[in-house]
Amino acid sequence: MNLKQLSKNLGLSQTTVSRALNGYPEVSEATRLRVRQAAEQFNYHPSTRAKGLATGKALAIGHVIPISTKHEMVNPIFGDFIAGAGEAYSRNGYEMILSIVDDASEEAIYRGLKSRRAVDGVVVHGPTLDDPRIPLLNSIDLPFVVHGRSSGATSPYAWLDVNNTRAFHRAASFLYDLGHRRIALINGLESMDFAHRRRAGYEATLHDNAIPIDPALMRSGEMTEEFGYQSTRDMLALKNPPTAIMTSSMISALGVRRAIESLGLVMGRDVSVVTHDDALSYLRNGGDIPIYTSTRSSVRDAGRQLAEMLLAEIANPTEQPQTRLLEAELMVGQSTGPAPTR
Amino acid sequence: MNLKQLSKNLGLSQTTVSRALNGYPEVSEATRLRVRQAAEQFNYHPSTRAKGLATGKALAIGHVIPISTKHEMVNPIFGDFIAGAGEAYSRNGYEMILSIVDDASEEAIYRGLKSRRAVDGVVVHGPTLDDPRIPLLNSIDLPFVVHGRSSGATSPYAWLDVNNTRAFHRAASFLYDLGHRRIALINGLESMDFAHRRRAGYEATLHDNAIPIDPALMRSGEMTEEFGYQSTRDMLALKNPPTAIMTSSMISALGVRRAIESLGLVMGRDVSVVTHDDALSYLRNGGDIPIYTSTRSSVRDAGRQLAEMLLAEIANPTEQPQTRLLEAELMVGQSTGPAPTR
DNA sequence: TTGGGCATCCAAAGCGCTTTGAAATAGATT
DNA sequence: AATCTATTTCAAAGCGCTTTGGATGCCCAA
Repeated sequence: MNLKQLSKNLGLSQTTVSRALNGYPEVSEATRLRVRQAAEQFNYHPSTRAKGLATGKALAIGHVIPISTKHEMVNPIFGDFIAGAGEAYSRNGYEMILSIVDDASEEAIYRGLKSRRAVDGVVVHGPTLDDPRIPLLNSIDLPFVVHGRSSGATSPYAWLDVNNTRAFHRAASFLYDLGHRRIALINGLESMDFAHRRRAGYEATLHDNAIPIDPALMRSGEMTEEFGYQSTRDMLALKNPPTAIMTSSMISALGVRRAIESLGLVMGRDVSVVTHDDALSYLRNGGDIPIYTSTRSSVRDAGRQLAEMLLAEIANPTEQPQTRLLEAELMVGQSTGPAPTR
Repeated sequence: MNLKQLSKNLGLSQTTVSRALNGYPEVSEATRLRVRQAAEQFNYHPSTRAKGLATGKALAIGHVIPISTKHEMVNPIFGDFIAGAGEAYSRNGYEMILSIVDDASEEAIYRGLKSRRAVDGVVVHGPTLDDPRIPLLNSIDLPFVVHGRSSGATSPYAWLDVNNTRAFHRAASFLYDLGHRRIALINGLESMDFAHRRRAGYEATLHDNAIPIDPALMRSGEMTEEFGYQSTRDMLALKNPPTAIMTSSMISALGVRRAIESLGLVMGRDVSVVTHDDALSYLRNGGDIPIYTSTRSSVRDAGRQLAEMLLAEIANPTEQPQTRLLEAELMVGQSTGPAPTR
């Protein structure tokens, strides 16, 4: 069923039917109702493609997911983020189109999306410290919002981020207040902006309290379970081991706990652990008292909010790029306790 | 830059330019080259929308991800599957469009995709035992391939699945051969077809060896870390505890190990564990000797293959729906050993 | 009766592409 | 030189929608 058929069926012109359906005022309420009902009855939906051609809008948002040719890693938070964003899109009649692409061809993809007029805007995932996508997107004039920030950016851009620095500052201070002086950090890849900011927060606490920074207590890598495990084993084997460990992801926190327990130690008593928790649906840190003490911020909710920012930007382009900083909660769980005295 | 401008620029008609770009034979190689170069130079890409309108193809595949309103769970394998499929799409000039949708409105989404002509086909994720989407898609005549199977389906349909029954049969037999007689199963939700098949494989082994089925050793639920942990704690507390545990996901296997170690036991010595491993990129079960003994099948590879099946089906619709059964490897790791004698 | 003002509705152009049916050109055959 | 056959190119229609710029009635004031 297409417009022509529908309007023939109703004995109206395509113009009138189109207007009736799209809520234009030049149509009497009676006909509008009649048209609506017929559309319903015949299950008529305008072709997105044709509509897009006629209006010049794509009614779609692009998500370009870089998969490094080096590490081949699909970000585990990606599913939840997408779920949040997807909700916002469907509520607004937008579609989400996804490109999985190795970082070599990433620029080509963005240019392609733009020149094929496939999307009205894109969201930028996993920004690095000095992300080339930001100047690129600005230069090709494709609306975008960054999930995270890029410290090296020289021009303004729209972003939504968690206050990673503050979160890790608070978490480290919390550990300090519990008496911990040897606090380790198991962080994400240092090329990622969020990892950089988290480290800054962590170091700020050390600095506040005149604790020297010990490189032996800092690791950075892809946040797998194994990485958490190995790093923890290594550090607990030091002559002067940490009494507390901060980690950037629930997944590596699982490895941290495993390492602790594998040494016959108890998490929360012998070694305290604080993790960042993206509130992933398949990694609930739940219970009445959460297992892990964590800096928590729902990545799903971030997806939802970011999508709405982007849609708003597209609906009425502003000169001023919007930004939004979310605060993470510090949730106290069972994985932290006073520093053991020895 | 659009076709009209490009062809004016070249002093050719739109017809010729279009044909040159799309590889039709009615164009001399000389002009084709000239056109190609100009297109390159001006970074010309045909508008997907316009092309779709003209050809009647959408050049897009839909993935509809159901999020149960009840459990709100984003499948952790989803990211990797999508990554595999995405590769196949971009290689073939297709786009992937993603809809996250609660199960109530799922039917409406499929009908919408069809009537808006937004996609040329869809992939069905997470089929249940008797999945209503299969008859629905058949009836609205939207090409699809199912990732998994639906035992209750009455008409043929295209699918790609791992041989879950065989995999779990083999894994259980492997444990049996090691002397295990009390083998537990921590499975996914029983409404999921794959869980059903895995149980069938597990039960077949018990049956082969005249071991009675003990409901106390079988759990089913959403495969979180916590679920693996709790189930294991519970079962190891039985008067007659299992000596081996099979589980349906790496994530719950992490919980299983944690439970084992929390009791001061050693995985692979006191309790053997076999897990199904989807080879998720952020949950590497790696090393020279993998940590977990597992039935392994890359879900990413499955995505790639399934996408290719669907594209082939769309390119030349066959009367006979294609099906593909992948065998899982049984990888022996450190988590299994002979049953302890006591 | 005339004409102005509203409320409705419509024909046709246009969005950027593909594809049909035909024309122009060049080379081969008689 | 005339005819025929490939080869190469083109004009125009059509895909399904929106939107511009009228038309058509109808009612009321003059």
